[in-house]
Amino acid sequence: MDVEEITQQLKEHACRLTPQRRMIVQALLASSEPLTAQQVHSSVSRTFPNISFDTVYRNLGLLSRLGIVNRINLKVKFNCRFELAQEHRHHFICLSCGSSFPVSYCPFEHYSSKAQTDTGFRVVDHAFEVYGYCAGCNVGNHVDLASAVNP
Amino acid sequence: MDVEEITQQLKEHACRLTPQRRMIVQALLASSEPLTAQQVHSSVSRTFPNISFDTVYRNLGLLSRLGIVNRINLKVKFNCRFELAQEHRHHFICLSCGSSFPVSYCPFEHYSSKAQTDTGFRVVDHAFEVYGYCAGCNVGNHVDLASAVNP
DNA sequence: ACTATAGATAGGAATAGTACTAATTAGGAG
DNA sequence: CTCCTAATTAGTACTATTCCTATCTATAGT
Repeated sequence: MDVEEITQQLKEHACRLTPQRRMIVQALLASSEPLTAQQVHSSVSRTFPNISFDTVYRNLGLLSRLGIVNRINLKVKFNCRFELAQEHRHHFICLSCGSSFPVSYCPFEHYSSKAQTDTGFRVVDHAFEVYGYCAGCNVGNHVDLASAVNP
Repeated sequence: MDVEEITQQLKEHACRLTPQRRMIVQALLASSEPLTAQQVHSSVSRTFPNISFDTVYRNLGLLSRLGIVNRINLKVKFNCRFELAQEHRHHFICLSCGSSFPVSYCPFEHYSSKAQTDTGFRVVDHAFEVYGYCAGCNVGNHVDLASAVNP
């Protein structure tokens, strides 16, 4: 997946190719980890000092709707993260440190599409995430659900 | 599921039973639909005019961590909704009108737990949601992904 | 190239959600 | 029943996200 491929997808949906948009995509491409909207903004700001948060949010939303980026870390408000949807996959998210790891399993493949059509729904997307504590945060931490911080 | 059952669960986790908490639970019990945090707040406000948003959010978060309520409509920031977790289930969410319908399928049952233990993760929760357009919103609406409003 | 225009942007304002702290209170011990 | 203590709350301050609008610009059609 490179910038040209993505711009092509944008064109197919009659979306314009603006320099800001290109930079947002490049910021995601350059990072090996999923980024928050804030991180994307600060990265793009180096090239476009005047870019607004709104532009970043709007475009991440657009790219997400087009399936070009995945929005992950759903249960935790704020700090949800975006990554390029290189291949379709879901994530494990650590409730303690917030890091995410890809999960090689998609429930949708196993989910019979019959039930959907019966009810007249037109399905366009789905989300699957696993929450817990990663190996690093797990050791010796007896986490009390009632007093956990964020989610 | 009634109030007593829920208060029992709270006690088991060494959480106090405050009148505010009880009202938040009752607001969810009284509604046949999932509610937003704002809706819960305005409902509880009738009894406790001075209750703060913080109290509502904090308690919905607590109840959610304890598994007493489900937080749904994850992909849309703001306006995520809460409902009592009467039985474990996931939802279909209409991207147009925002209404939600239970889905009688849980990917977790089918998801081999082997992969998790191998990597040292301790899994405590998961999320699965299906997005699309319901029968009512679907008819005659050729929805353009690029210009969709919210998600 | 030139122009018209649908779509995109910047900037500020509004709103939803979160964090902090002093004061209050539930629930247990005496 | 009264006191004690730690959990919980109200109120306020703050942050992240979205909305609004005048202005600008990337593209398509001449």
